[in-house]
Amino acid sequence: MPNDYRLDDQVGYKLRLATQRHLEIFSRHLSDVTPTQFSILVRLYEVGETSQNQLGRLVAMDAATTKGVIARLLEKDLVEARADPNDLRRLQISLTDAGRSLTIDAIAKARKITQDTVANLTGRDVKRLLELLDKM
Amino acid sequence: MPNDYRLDDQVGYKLRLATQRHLEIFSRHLSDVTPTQFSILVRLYEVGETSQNQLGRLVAMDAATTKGVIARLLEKDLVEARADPNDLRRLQISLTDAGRSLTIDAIAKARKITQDTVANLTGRDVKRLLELLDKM
DNA sequence: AAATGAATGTTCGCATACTAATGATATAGC
DNA sequence: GCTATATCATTAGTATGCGAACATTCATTT
Repeated sequence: MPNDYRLDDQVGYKLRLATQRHLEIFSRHLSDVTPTQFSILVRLYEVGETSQNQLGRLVAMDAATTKGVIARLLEKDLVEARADPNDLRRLQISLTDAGRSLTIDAIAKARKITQDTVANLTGRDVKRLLELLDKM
Repeated sequence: MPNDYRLDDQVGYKLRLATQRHLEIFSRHLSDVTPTQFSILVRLYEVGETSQNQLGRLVAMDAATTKGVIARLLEKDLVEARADPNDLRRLQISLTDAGRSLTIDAIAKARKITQDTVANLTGRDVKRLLELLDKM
C-alpha cells in the first residue's frame, strides 16, 4: 500500500507550484511579453542575429515551439526575419529597434520580478537554490 | 546598459529547465498518464470522491484546466463523474477500479521518477531543495 | 554525378495552463 | 419570499511545449 507517498512532497509537484508562482509575478510586472518570449528576446540581445533553430537551442526550446514564439514576436514587430543567402534553409532572426528598446526595458523589470519571486529567501538561499537546480 | 544580466542565472529560466527535465523523465517512465493527470489521480486516491472544482483546488489547478484534465481521464475510464443530488452545481468525481489500480501502480513508478530526477543530488540536497521551493 | 544522410524549418495533433465571460444553482441577508 | 452574492461548471481565446511527419537544402560519400 503506497500510504507513505505524499504528492505534496514530490519534486515535480513543487516545481510546478514554484513555476506557477513565478509566472503569476512575471505577468503582473511585464504584460507585454511572456517569460518565453522574454528569454528569446534577451538571448537575441546577447548574441545578435541568429537562425531560428539555433536561437531555439540557445534557450532550450523545441523547433516547433520556437517557430510559434517567433511568429508572435514577428507579429508584434519586436523581431524581424530574413532568408540567409548563404544557406537557403536558414531563417535569420534579429531584433528590431522596437524590440531592442523593449528588451532593455524588460530586463530592468525582470530584475524586480526575480526579486519578488525569491522575496521569501535570503541571499544565501537563492544562491543555493540556483546551485541545486543547476546540479539537478 | 544591462550587460550584467544573465538569462542563464535567472530563477525563472532555471525553473523552466528543471521542469523540462522532470517532464522528460516522467514521460519515459510513465507514458499512460501525464504529470498533471497523475497528480489528480493521486489526490483522488488520497481524499476519495470530491467535486471537480474542489479537486482542482487540491492540486492547485485552474477550474478550466481541471475540466480538461478530468475530461481526458474520463475518456480513459480512469475516473467517473456523477451529479451531486445535494448540490446540482457540483460534479462529483471518483476513481474507477481501473483508475485505482493504475494509480497504485503509477505511484510505484513515480518513486523511481523522483529518484531519477534528483539523481545528481545527495539526500541532503533534495531535502534542502524541497525546503527552498516551499519557502519560495 | 548520384546517392545518402544531416540540418532547417513547417505543419499537425495532443496536453497543459491561464484569463475572461457566461449560465445555472445555492445561500445569506433582508 | 426576494434579491444580492457567491460558487460551480463550461466555453472561448491565447500561449507554451513536445512528438511525428514532411519538404527543402546542404554536405558527404561513393
